[in-house]
Amino acid sequence: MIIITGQTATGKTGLALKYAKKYNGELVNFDSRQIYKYLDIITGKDIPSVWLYDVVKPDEYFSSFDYVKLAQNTIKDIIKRGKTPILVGGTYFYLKHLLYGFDSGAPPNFKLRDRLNKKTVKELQTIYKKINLKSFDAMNNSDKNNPRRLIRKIEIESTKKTGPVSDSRKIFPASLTPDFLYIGLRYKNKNKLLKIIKIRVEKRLRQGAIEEVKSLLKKGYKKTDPGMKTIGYKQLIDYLDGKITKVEAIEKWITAEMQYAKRQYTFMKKDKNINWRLIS
RNA sequence: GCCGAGGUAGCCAAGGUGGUCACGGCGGAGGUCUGAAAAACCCCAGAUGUCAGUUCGACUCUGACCCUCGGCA
Repeated sequence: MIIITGQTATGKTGLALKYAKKYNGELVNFDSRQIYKYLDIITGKDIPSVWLYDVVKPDEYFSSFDYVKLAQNTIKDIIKRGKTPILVGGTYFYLKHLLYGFDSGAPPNFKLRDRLNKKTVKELQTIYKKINLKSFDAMNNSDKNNPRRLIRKIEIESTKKTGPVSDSRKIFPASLTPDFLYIGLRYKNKNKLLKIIKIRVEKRLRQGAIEEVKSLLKKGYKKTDPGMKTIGYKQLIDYLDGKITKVEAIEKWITAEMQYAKRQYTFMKKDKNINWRLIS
C-alpha cells in the first residue's frame, strides 16, 4: 500500500499515477473536497478513475467517519483484486482517522448541533463545564474557544447515556510495515509555492471556475452548504454576489490557498511516519 | 500657484482638554486538532511623514518642509 499526502499544489496526483503504473495500483482519494459531486474544476479533479470522488452532493453532511468506512471497503476490495491501493489526498484529518482510528464512537446529533450552534462560545463553555468540568479544564486554550470542538464534546457527553454506538477500531496499523510507502510532499520555500498556486488559480479560471460556481448556485447550492465552504468557491461566490471585485476574489483565493498549505504542513508534521520529500 | 482634506505597522483604520508611547480588522510568523477539517479556533511580532519650537512631558499644540487626495486655476 502507498499513501501520498502533503501540501496543496505539490503534484500528489501525478506522483500517485506514476506509482499506479509501477505497482499495478488503483488510486483512492482522501481529499475532503473532491468527495463532493460537481466540485470539479476548482478542486482539480484532473484524473479519471479515482475511487471516492463524487461521493456526496455539496449540501450533504459528510464526516471523517463516513470517509473511513468507505475507504476501508474500497481498499479491501482493491487488495482482494490483487492490486495496490494508492491513497492520495491532502486531508490529513481523514487520513489520520483511517490510519490511527477514532477515540469516541459517538455519532453526530444534528438536532443538538442546531440548538448549540445558536449559542455563544461563553454559553457553550458554561454548558460543558457543567457536564464535565475536568475535561473542560484539560482542554487547551484553542479548543476552549472553538465552538465546534465544544459542541462536539457536549455531543459526546450527551450520547454517553445511551452508550457508544459504533466501533472505533483502527484500520491499518498492522499495515505500517517497512514496505508501506508513506510519502509527504512539501515545498522548500514559500515563493515557489506561491508561484505555483498563482499559476494553478489562473489555469482554473481559464478552465471555467466562475462558470462552475454559477452553475452550482443555479442548482440551488448555497454558500453555507458544506461543500461550498471550499477555497475558491467562497471567494468567487462573494464576487458573484457583488461583495468584492473579481481581482479581490482572485487575490483572496490565492491567499487562502497559501494559508491552507501552511496549516496542512503544521498538522501533518506531527505524524512521524511520513517521509517528507521537498520540492524546490 | 491658491483653497480644502489628510499623512498612525506591509495594507485598511480608531483615538484623545497634551501624562503608563496607541482600539481593531486584513496580511505575516508560530500553533491547536480523534465523527463539520479547503472547517473552526489559539497565539506572537509590528506603527504615530520630516525638522524645529512650546512644555516637566507631544502621536496629540505651533511653525516650516515633504508627500497624497479633492476643488479652483
